[in-house]
Amino acid sequence: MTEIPKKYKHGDAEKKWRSFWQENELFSWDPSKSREETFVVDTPPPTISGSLHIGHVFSYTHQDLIVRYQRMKGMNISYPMGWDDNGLPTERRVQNIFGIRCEPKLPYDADWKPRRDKKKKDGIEEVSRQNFIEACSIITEEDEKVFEELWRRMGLSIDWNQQYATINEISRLTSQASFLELVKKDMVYSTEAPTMWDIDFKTAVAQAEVEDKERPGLMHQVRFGIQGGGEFSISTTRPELLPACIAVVAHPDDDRFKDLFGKTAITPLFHTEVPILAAEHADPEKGTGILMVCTFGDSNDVDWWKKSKYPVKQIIGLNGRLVDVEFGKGHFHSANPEAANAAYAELKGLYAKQAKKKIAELLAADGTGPHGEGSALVGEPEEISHPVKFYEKGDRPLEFVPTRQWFTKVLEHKEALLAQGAKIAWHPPFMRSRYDSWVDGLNQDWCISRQRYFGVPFPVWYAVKENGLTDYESPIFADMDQLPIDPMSSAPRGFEESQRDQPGGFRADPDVMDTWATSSLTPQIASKWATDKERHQKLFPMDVRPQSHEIIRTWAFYTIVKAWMHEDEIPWKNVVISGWILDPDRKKMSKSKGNVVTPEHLLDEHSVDGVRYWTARARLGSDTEFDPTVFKVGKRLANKVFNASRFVFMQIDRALETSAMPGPQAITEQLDLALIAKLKTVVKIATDAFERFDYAAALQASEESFWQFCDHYVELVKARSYADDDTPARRSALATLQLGLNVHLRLLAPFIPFVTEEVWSWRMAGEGRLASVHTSPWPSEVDFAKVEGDAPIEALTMAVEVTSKIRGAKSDAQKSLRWPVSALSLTGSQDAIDAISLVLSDVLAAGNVQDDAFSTTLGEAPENERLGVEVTLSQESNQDA
RNA sequence: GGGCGAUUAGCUCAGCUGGUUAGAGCGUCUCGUUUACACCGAGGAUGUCGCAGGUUCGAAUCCUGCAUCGCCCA
Repeated sequence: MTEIPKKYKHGDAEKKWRSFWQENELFSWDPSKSREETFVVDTPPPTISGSLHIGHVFSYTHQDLIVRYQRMKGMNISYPMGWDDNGLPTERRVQNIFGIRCEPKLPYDADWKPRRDKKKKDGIEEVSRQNFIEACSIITEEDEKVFEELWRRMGLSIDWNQQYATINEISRLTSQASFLELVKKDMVYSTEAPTMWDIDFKTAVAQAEVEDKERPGLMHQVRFGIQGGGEFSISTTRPELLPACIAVVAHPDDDRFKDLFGKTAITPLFHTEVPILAAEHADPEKGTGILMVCTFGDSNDVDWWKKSKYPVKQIIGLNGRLVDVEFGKGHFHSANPEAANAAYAELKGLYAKQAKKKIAELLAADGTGPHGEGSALVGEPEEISHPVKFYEKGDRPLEFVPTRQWFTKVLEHKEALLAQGAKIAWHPPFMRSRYDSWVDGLNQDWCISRQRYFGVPFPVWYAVKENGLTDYESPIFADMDQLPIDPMSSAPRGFEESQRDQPGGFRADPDVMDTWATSSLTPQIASKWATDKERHQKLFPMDVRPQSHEIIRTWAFYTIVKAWMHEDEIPWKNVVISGWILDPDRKKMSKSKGNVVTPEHLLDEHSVDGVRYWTARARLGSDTEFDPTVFKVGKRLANKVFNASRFVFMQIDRALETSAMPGPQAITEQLDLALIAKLKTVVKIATDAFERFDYAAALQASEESFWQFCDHYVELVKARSYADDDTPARRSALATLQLGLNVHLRLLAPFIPFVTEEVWSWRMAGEGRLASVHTSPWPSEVDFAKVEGDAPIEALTMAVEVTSKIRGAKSDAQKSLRWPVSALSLTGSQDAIDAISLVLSDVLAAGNVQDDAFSTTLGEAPENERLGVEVTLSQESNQDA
């Protein structure tokens, strides 16, 4: 028999049980079990960033609480782990760590090795795409280890046999298979269209990655002439796009401009004739109420241009600088090309921001006004604040640039996607409105191609025309059995590598997929949809997707899209949304804000159980303040579990020296039966809460019950359990202590897994499922089935009330709790006196009330109380009787 | 500008399908160590339940408006 230690050392226990769980593979998925017996988690793959913070611990613990409950219920658990190493965050880190940049035109250098010891002065080294990807892989493998270490330390009951990374073979295969299937289903297409473009990362981005940021701006008023005489002033924050102006519009109901509709305006500086038209998007309240349409200043311009048949006049290049154009040629009409080109020469090569300043100067010059009179710029530009679109990871505003991109069709399927969202249970339910409003507000198809390097390539080549140009109308798709494939290094079937980029040959699609195009397939990756249909059937749709609320529009949405497109299914039955951690100023804790707290020292100091306890107190969907005092509370709970268990087992050990351990049938005393009655209600509350994924409510009920068990019940039965004789009263106490502790340990096990496993191992661990508290059955009616008697909870409540009065009297008198009571008088109704009589012997023993010192009186109890209690302490003659 | 959520003791939070004196923990104050626990135990104090209306016999809880904070979307 294990010797029961005197003190709890959380560090030792954590280490011991972590390896016990691992060695015994307690958390492995059993593929032989049916879907009905299985609980499947779509674990969020964290972005591998190399920096851990307490937020990681927070949301991942929430999943683990749910998983541990389900496991105890007897479910076969599929709880895989993925790592999101794909995409820009990794590229950025790799560039910084190794001082390199990807240059796709360079050939692969097999001898190249990344170096960390570079100094700033060494400059940026350009490497081939393949070398760059290898460098990325080095970093992500290191980072995965750091994350895995923390996950294991937290005791997350993940099945470590089921791991994937969003860049590994199964993920690339699944993403490419998904793409090819959706091509077949006519759900994806490629087209050349104005797309939101980040000029620094030089890639297209999707609507979901765009953030509106409030930025200062300048509202310029610019005078336009009207052909045949007259003028008006437009308002614009982007005067640098004047060379790309294709029309002028005002609201159709705006009386100020009704007369102008149908006439032709003339732009200043560039002398271009543009039509004056009515358009709904023109806001009469804004500026002068009339504005120019350019290609492209904002999404209104794009929408308007799409509906019109006007040609594009693109002046912003992929690098964000104004490109070289010539007025008087192509679409760039001008009544005075010479003047127009002279003006444009001042702008060419500048970034938009610089060009804005420059053109304001040009427009301010005398003689630029309509018909050559005055200046075109009216007064000083007005300082305003306005929303500007940014890539979420970008530093400069996005531009709309026409490029060829792959898109997934979502706009035409809004209704179906809303219906899918409605089939999923959202926890908490109000989070569904985030999803609904996102789907409602979609205004672009999902752009899935990125002009980056570290990602999943498109399994596509194009025919090369005889003139050397790419024939985008003739894509060559890979076959399913070739996946995963990199078209940059493999030739399509029927071609030789020598035909690459040759007329009549083929050319690889150089792009990679949006990270989300892969992450949206986490259920399919984990279930091996692409390679193992049988396994997929056993795991899909999944039971639960845990995630946080800011990625409802990305991860949740895209995953729902894919599951619907591929199998007309929901990806999971439940979405469980964790909140955020806030710093003391109630700001979200995030790396970019610089207010993150790293977890390791907190785990050292407060124990894993203490930190897990804190995370478990946060209700689903609500943000939680980072509050170290709560860790202390959790640590205290763990310590209490340790000590209470120690007490119970010591009593039992002593009894076992002389007699056998009494079973639940021995529970006969009224107080004990009342505790069992109470326990039944607690088990029900905790179980119902967990069924709703409300682990916080389950914890609250279990924790409160456990403290009461310790503070009240254990104190009340101490006299009986201390007794040396093997009486029914003692046997009842021991059986109740054993069962009460056992049930509480299991109720608390998901929250504080280490200390509960530690004390479980002393005396309660058994064979099979009982080997670990974490595989033992979740408490239920079954635990109480063999208890034969019955008593009202009230018996316990009243015992506690009277005991409290006695304790209060002693506290008032500044006496110890063992101080003897010479007289105890209870006043109340017959019912109340009958009720307390059932448990009286325990109350008297716990209060150290002397023999014959107790009396009852029929009569009125004080207001709002069941019993009047008068306590007289021994050797205190002046105490009121 | 539209939507969602929050606002309860000094602090962190429960309670919110309306029902007797609004709870817990932390902190604070007063005490208490001979047989689980000083990483302890007992007891006390502390609240116009954001504001204003309304429904009701009765509102922290339901309705309306407002304020403040946060988030999502334009």
